[in-house]
This record gives sequence, C-alpha cells and structure tokens, in this order.
Amino acid sequence: MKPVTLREIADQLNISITTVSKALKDYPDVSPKTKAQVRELASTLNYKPNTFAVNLRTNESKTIGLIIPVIVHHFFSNVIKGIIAQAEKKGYLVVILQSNESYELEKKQIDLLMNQRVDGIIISLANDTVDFKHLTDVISSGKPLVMFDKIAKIVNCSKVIIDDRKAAYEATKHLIDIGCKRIAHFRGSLLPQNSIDRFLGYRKALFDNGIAYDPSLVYICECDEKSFEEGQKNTRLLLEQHKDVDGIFINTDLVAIGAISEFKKAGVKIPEEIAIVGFSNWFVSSIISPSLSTIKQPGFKMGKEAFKQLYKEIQSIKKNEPIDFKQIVLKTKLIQRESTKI
Amino acid sequence: MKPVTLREIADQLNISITTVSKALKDYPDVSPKTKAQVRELASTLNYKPNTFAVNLRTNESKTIGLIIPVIVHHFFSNVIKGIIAQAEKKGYLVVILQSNESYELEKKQIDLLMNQRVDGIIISLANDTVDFKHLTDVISSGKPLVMFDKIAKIVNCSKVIIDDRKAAYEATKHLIDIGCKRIAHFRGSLLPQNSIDRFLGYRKALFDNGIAYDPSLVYICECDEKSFEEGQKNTRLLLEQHKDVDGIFINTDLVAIGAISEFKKAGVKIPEEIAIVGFSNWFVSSIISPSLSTIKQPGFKMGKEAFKQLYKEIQSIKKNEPIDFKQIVLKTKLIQRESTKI
DNA sequence: AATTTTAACGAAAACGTTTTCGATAATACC
DNA sequence: GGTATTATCGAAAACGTTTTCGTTAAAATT
Repeated sequence: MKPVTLREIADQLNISITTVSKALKDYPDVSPKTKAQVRELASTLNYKPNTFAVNLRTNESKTIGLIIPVIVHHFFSNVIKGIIAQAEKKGYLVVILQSNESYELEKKQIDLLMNQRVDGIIISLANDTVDFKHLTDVISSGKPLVMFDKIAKIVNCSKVIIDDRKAAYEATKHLIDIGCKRIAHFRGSLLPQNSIDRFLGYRKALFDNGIAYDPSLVYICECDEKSFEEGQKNTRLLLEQHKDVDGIFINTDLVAIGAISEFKKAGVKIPEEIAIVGFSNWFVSSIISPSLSTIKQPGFKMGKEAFKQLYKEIQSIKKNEPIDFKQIVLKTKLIQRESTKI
Repeated sequence: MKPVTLREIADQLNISITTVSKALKDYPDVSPKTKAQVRELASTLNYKPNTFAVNLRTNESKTIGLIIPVIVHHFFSNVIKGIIAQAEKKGYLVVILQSNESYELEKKQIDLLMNQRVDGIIISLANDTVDFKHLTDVISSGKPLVMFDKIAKIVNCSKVIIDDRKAAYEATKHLIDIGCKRIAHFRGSLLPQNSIDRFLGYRKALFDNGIAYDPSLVYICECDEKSFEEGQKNTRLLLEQHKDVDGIFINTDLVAIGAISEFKKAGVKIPEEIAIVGFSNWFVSSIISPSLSTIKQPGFKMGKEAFKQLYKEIQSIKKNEPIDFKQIVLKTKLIQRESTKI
C-alpha cells in the first residue's frame, strides 16, 4: 500500500540509498551490474520518485501557472489548449486560474501561484488591471512571467501578441475597399492595450483614406459574458443615432454576431446596407448567416509560443544566465465572408 | 532574494523553529506574547511557507488533476470553470490535461497525475476508452476519483452525470408531440455510455408512442472537432436515403448545427419539413437561424458537484474513514426554439 | 512545604530525494 | 614495490516543514 521509496530498493539490494539514486539517474560512478539490478527491481516494484521530495530538493515543481480572464471563450480555450500541449511535451503541468476580468482576483491568484511556487506564470490581463505591481513583483522575485494577448506594455517581460493595430487597420481598410464611406467602430473596454490598439488601427485607416474620424461613431462595449447582448444594444443605439453608417468594425466576433442578429431583426440587409467585420474568428462566425468576415487570431499558436518562451526563460534562470525578454508578434489574417461580400 | 524560512524568523527572535511554526499555526502551547511577535515579524518579512516542504511533510499537494477529452468545447469549458471555481473556494488548484479522446493519452496522463501526487482526479473519459485498469488502479491506490459526463458504469467510484436516457426520451417525445412521424437519430460514437443512453432513450420514446424503430434511421457520428462537418455529411446521406424523415434527434448541438446548414443549403425548411432537436445547449444554438431546440446540460454545476464530491472523499481519506461512492444525477431541461416550433 | 498541575518552550525525528565529498579497493603506471 | 590512477560505493548534509515528546519553571493544590 505504501509507495515504494529509494530506501526499500536499497535495503532489498543491500546497497545504499545514494547508489540507488545514482543508478536510476545513470550516474557514471555506478557499475553497470548494480545499475541493472537497481533498474530491474525499481521497475518490478513500480518505483516512482516522490515528487514532493524532488520538488523540495531541486526547488522546482515542473508546474506553471496560467491566469486568463475567462475560460469559456473560443479564443482563450484555444490558447489553453496550445499551452497545455506544449507544456506536456516538456514534462510540465499547467495550473489554470480564471481572473474573471477582475484585478483583485488576479492579484490573489498571482499570490496563490507564487505560494505554490510554480516555475513560471503565463497571463492575459484582466480588463480592469491598471496597477502592475503584482506582476513586476513576480519578475523581481526571479520567476519568469510571459504575457499574451492582453498585455501591459509598461511591464518589462516577454510578450506574445498580434499586431492589433495592423489587424484593425486591415479590417477597416477592407470595409473601405468594398465601398463603405461611413464606418462605425464597436470597441472594447477603455483600458486593455489591445482594444486601444484596435481603435487606433481603425482611426488610422480612416485617416489614411481620407475619411473624417467621427468620435460619435465609436461605441464602447465591455466584452464580458454579455458580449452578445452588448452587440445588440449598441446596434439599437446606432440605428437610432446614425442611419447613414454603412460599415462597422467590431472588436469581437461575439459582439458582431449580436449586432448581426439585431440588424436582421430591424430588417437591415447585410452586407448590402451595412457591412460588418469582426475580430478573432470564433467558430460560430463561419456558420451563422450571413457568415461573418473577421480577423483570424491564432490562439493555439499563441499558447504554444507563450509556453516556449516561458520554458526558455525557466532554463535560463536555472543556469543563472540573464534572460532576454522577447516580444513575439504572430500573424493575423483577414477572412472575408458574406458580411462583407459585395 | 532568498525566500524567508522559519529558521530566519526563529533566529531573529532567538527562539526555536518549533515555536515559530507552532505560533503561526496557533498552537495552544505558545504564549500570546511570542505568538504576536512571531506573527508580526512573519508579516514584515513577508514569510510564505515553502509549499514543497509542506507537501512532503503532510503528504498532500492541495492540487487535483482534471482530464477531459477536449478543452475547446462549450460544455467542457463550462465544466472546467465550475471545477476551478469550487476548488479555489477550498484552496485547491487544478491541473488540467486533455486526452484528445485517446485512450493511450488518457493512460499516460493518469500516470502523470499520479506521479505528481495530486490529491484526487476528476475525469471525463475518452471515446475509445474500453479498458479501465488505469482508473481502478487510481482508486485502489487510495486516491479519490470522480467521473463526470462520460463515465464507465463498471468502475466503482463517484459519478456526476445527467440522466441521458431520460433527456433523450424527452427530446424525442417532443418531436413526436409536435407531430413528427418518422424520426431519425444522429448518435455519437458507439462506446461512450452517454451516447448509448441517448440512443436508448430515443428508441424507448419511439416504442412508447407506437412508432416502429428503424435502425437505418440511426446515423453514427464521431463527435470530435469535425462535428460540424459530420453533421453535414450525415444530413446529405439522410437526404439521399430517407426523404420521408420529418424529425431528427441529434446527439450534439454542433452536429445539429451542421445538419441545419446542410438542410438550408438543400432548401429543406426547418421546422416545417423537418424538425430538429440537439443536445447540450451550446451558446451558438440560441443565436443561429433557425435557433435550435436542445437539451440544457448544466456544465458549470456538473463541475462544481464533481469537485464537491471529490473534496468530500479527500477529507474522508485523510481521516481514514471509508468513502461512500455517490452517483449524482443533475437535472436537464428541454429548451424549445425555432427548430421545433410548429 | 511538598506535591501536582499547567504553561511555555525546544530537541529531534521524519518526510524522500539529490549531491558533495570521502573512503576503499582494484588497477595501472614507472 | 611503491605510487598514481580509476572504479565503485556510502555517509551525511541539505531542502523546510510538522509534530511528538520531553524538559523546565512557574503556578496551583494539598
């Protein structure tokens, strides 16, 4: 019943614990004969090293922490999948926590993970995170931290992102290219860097193409679980206030889908009367009617890259080498579907 | 730079490590005065107990493992959220692994978690898991195991499920109630208990209502990432083989949505010519057109309950009490939408 | 005043591993 | 034959905590 320990193997073979440990780790100063004996007995007894003891001794847990704003979310669950897949390859486990877009929770969870002594942390920030001390604390404590998607530019650490500004520019340019003259924008919350960047990309595209920027055409929507309803609400507002709008670039697919449903209800034809581009390429977007043009955001790859970078930094720290922070920018792609077919 | 230990506090206060430890854990045999001193110094030094040492000493990790077939999945990500939320309340962390519906991977991952010495495991089985030794091994090693959704009836442990047979019965009965006479069934893989049960519920509903069961109306679809395409494929088959079918009960919403898209393409009117009921109530189902009638499956609650039960069993084991396995059956609900509106 | 009880503390073992450093014996070298 | 080298092993410390059990001194009891 009790798990097998090194001591048991040592006792049965009448050798020391030291030698058993060395044999199993293939140290050069153990004779081939004893190595063979130890290995055989270990496997027949089904010996598994006690992780708790190993952790204490080596001071690492082979576990990393992941904090994300929401789990039930097409993009984020893809990131999770990417991180777990890559971590598994390197023998790492992933502890996942959900910040629920709350700064306070995020702080607590960083604390939890630090107490748990994970080997590193990957995080996408909550919408209302404005203070970053809890994050810089992680870094200055010597633990690697990698941010993805919703990052804080000011924090000095590695980041895996897309070029939100460029992607938004492309999306808006696409609307212009198909003939839209008056283009609205449903943006995300005010704080997150990516929603700021997407807004800036939108504005620059207008500017570069000789279209005046009109602030009243920008609607804010807190992208939480109510995204769909937010999209509907903003659409109703837009229909009241700006009948002349013929295109919208929307921060997130789910909001865009809410918008589409509302336009359909109001009898506004898509894309004839109004063209729509979303963001993220949720699975749904390809199967609704009209299908939604959007920006493809590589969630799985983002997760993979985030872990890869974290892994590198963990290794560097182990070897006491300096770590150089990287900013990894992944490619996005505009996917044209019915909502912008001319 | 080095983390603070009990020894440091002890040295600074000129007392023993024992007393410091006891003071922090509020043992009765430490004077109020020293307790206060210790606590104050501990907080100013920002002392955090070394989890590795605590784990080794107490032989528990306050961490549980979770194995699910797929992460990017509306139902499962809801379950994850439920488990994490409940675990956090009790101070537990959750390590998540994805079996990818593969028995081999599932085995490896159970091994990983056991080596990591998690305090318990929650699992939803892979589709092709037929042998259960890796699971009974967990239980006989003294670690609690809770299964949810895709369970193995034969394994003696706690389970959190819905009454799939009853829910399927209800879904099929609903189709009969709105006048369907010839009802097909797109079922899931052959092995998983829940896809068997849903099939049985479907068949019983037919039988109870005097409709002959016709095996040729049952289509199998492996519900992996290609669910949507599977739904389309089966629908094309159905249209070729059985023009007279006027209702379908489909194992999963995503497949049903694939079916709907194919019917629309073929110009078949829903629900007039064919009525459809799905399963799981994916978010998408409410926003597509026509919206999809379905069975609501309480993912979040399922996760919560699964952890609650696991937690109970962990406590029992700690106290050396016998654990009694429970089968928790959660309520489902038929949600009627446009795809079955008469 | 003698005894018992209580309060407060600490020594030490234990958890299971890893790794450093010596020790011994066998072999090689001159 | 003496020295240097190599091969093989083990003792012991260390990681940081928890908990048992013993010790001492003070307080309470007779």
